Amino acid sequence: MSAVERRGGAGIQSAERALRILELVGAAPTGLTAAEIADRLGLGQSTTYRLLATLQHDDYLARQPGEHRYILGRSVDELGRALQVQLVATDPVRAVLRALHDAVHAPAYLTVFRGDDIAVAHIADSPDHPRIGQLHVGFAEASHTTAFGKLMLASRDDAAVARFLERRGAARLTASSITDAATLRDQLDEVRAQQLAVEVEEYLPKLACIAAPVRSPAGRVVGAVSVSVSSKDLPSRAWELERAVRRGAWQVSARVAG
Amino acid sequence: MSAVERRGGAGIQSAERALRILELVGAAPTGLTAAEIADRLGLGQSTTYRLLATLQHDDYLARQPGEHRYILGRSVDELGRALQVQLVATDPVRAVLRALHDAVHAPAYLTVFRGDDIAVAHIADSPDHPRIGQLHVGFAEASHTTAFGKLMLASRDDAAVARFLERRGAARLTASSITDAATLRDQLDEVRAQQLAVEVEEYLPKLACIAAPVRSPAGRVVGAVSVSVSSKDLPSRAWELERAVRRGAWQVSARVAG
DNA sequence: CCCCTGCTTCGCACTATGTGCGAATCGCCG
DNA sequence: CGGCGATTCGCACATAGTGCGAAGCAGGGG
Repeated sequence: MSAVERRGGAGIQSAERALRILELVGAAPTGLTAAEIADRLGLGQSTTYRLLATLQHDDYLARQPGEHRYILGRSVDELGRALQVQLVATDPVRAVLRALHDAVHAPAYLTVFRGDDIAVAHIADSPDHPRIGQLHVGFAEASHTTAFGKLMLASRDDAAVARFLERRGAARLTASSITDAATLRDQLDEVRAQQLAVEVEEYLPKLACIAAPVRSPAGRVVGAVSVSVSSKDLPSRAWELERAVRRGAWQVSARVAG
Repeated sequence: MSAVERRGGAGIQSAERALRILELVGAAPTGLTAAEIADRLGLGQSTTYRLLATLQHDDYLARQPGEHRYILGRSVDELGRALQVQLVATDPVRAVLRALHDAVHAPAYLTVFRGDDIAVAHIADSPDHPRIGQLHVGFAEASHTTAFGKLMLASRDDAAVARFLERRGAARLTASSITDAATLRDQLDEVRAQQLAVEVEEYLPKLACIAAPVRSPAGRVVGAVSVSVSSKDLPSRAWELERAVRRGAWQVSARVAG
């Protein structure tokens, strides 16, 4: 087909082009015209229109009547909904998080491990006890500086952790962040022993976080339930928070399907 | 490639296969293995693995370390997020809906017109004033029996409305549902004149709904703000509700970008 | 009323791209 | 060490995908 190498291209090209179209259209708040898409992707019009027809046929794209621009369609919404289910963000689970929040008066988080990423599946907070910084529902960088991140790493063996660090590095976010591989390894051992991860001012100043593992029926660690508090409150509340988080994680585990 | 015709196939097949894989994986709460996918799609392994590699490369699919099953990846979430933006479901807009709900003590809805579909972009309700039936955020069938549906139809010309009815029909949902094309046309004229749509027990028994149009800066009607109340309350509150809904729609319009 | 300008579809010729099949590897478990 | 699933590789074929150019449409000014 075309001449020279395209960047990034690994695999089926027409599939990749289709995906790129979706991303492009999604990135434009009001959608794009066929010409704009063809232009930005460097495709001929024939090709572009055929691709667009396919995406439209399956409702991944739609267009307002009369308008000449393509916008994301309902299938995108359906996929997103399916993702929510895979993230275990069901109503009963949300209820557990809410109860946890109400019990400890601190924001509560449900995170799910996904490959090398961490997905924040749900947050129960309130105006009085706002969530951590800019953390929001969606995918987040997995990090060794968060309690749930440690839990995720602890669910793997040392070799896998080493590979992970090689890929992602061990960034220093605060003065307390752990950047030494050996220190981290020791901590992960402790996490495995306690089945609990704690983080104190390693991710954001003045903040601490406690996380307990969520397990699938098969016993696999698939995510974490956690709460964050001001680090100065941690010493006096550690015992209470640990109990609450452990219970929350247990309750969520009981409500997880596969 | 393969032999006989496949159902539905209109357009680029590898793109369609990629999309079908995403749907398949999304439909399985705990993901699928490569073999299962190949099997259900009737594809050879070579092809399947190549397709999977592509989807994984672009983060539409991911897999747990060690696991042999594919799950939806972060790109799916990103697309869904992009859709939210296109649906105008931004924080300032949500705030308007919340204020509207608090003012009238009734559930408030923001709907966005998308092709022939209606997307429920946001709902502001409360335990005291629950939302309409099973209506939830996401795409919904456009219907001439809802206030926002009438608004959507009213934003088109008679020919387009006729075409729509031909495609979707005019189903009777309650005793009051309008099923006669001529009657509907007259009502839509009235909607255009008043820039307001009302529905009384046409969608669900005992429920009434009032909707006002949201306009893009260009003046195009792109959606609706609406509230629903018990139909027995409508007569006494009509004036108040109309004012509140009109104001809400105006405020949302002012916060819409393109 | 008709031309002009963008959007969209069509037809065609070419071959790169996607494909199936089978075999080779890999990785894990017993 | 043997066996079994998962995954990759190699190869030959032709289909599916592509670009280009031209033909339809639709709409908006003049």
